[in-house]
Amino acid sequence: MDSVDGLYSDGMPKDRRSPGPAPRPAPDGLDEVDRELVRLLTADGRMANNALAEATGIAPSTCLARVRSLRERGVIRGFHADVDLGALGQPLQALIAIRIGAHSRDEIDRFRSKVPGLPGVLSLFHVSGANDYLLHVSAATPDALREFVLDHLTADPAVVHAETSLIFEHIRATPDARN
Amino acid sequence: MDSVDGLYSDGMPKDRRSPGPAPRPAPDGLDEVDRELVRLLTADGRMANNALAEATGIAPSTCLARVRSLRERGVIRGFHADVDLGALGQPLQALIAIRIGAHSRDEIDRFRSKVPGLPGVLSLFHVSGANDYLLHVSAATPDALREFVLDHLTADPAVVHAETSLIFEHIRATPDARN
DNA sequence: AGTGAAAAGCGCGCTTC
DNA sequence: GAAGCGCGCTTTTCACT
Repeated sequence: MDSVDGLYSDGMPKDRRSPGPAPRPAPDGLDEVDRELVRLLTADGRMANNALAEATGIAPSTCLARVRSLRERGVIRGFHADVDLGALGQPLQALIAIRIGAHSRDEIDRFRSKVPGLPGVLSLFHVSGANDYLLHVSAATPDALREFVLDHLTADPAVVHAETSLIFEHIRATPDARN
Repeated sequence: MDSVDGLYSDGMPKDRRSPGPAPRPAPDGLDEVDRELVRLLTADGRMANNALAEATGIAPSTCLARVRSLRERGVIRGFHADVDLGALGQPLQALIAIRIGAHSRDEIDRFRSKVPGLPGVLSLFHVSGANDYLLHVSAATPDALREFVLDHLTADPAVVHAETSLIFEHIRATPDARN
């Protein structure tokens, strides 16, 4: 049993049977229905509006307005297919810890804007600590990965050090773990 | 100009103007239309079926069958909303490098299966190298993050070392970079 | 496997409470 | 801010190529 998250732990039994506006104050601009919509759409981004409406107990038209509002406010940034990269011929993934040695802001900016466009790049984290960046990439073969690192990272004048860790397994948490 | 990716670099000028079946042998079970569907759905997971059909030059009914097949074969695992965690009250993210000291397989398995369910956990990477796991988490406040690490990682008998790096910025690569 | 037409279901604006 | 109605379009099935 988790005693830590401490978020929204008001202990109130959730009972949304009666009509009328929700009495909950809403920590930010989101009420409980909004949160539920976000949770449902995180689990299944193609869920139909009807189904969403029924699952949250509101009318379809209201649901549509809610979801649109969530998108407009940037709470939901977009929807993406979750693809098995192995099936696309990229069975390898790696995380590459990168240390930057550049002193000019321009050179750092150049690095930061070129990397996301490199082939196989999935995402780039700018982090605190001993390393400056953590790069998540996919590759077709070990050789392709090695070439990627040599040609795009080691060869980059801004990069001082690059350490590659192969990803054996990537477990994505279920969305309801966030609430 | 990238001279590296080396994938599908057959040097053949791509010319899919003529009708009839594609002459391309297809590296795995996916032809060019499948790849395009995957690419489009990665960019916009809620794209309508007829829009997909038109964009790929096939009939809506065919498109539906293609996409279903992609899902059934596991090429597309699912669709998910991309959510701004800050808007949900979790403005902090971190990557935590974890070293495991457990000697029994059971204890490692226990760790691996408990972590994805912990509050705020986004994903868990099992990696090669000096560290065993890399954990991507979100948190409401620095204190909540600290508590998470202390209660769930430092306190875990399987964990020997946990090093937290705050994520300043997370740049997700555009999907077309993978082709 | 790909297509076209027809039926079922959904998106989404408008009006009312 | 939420619900109900209704039109138009999309999705989805099915017989056919």
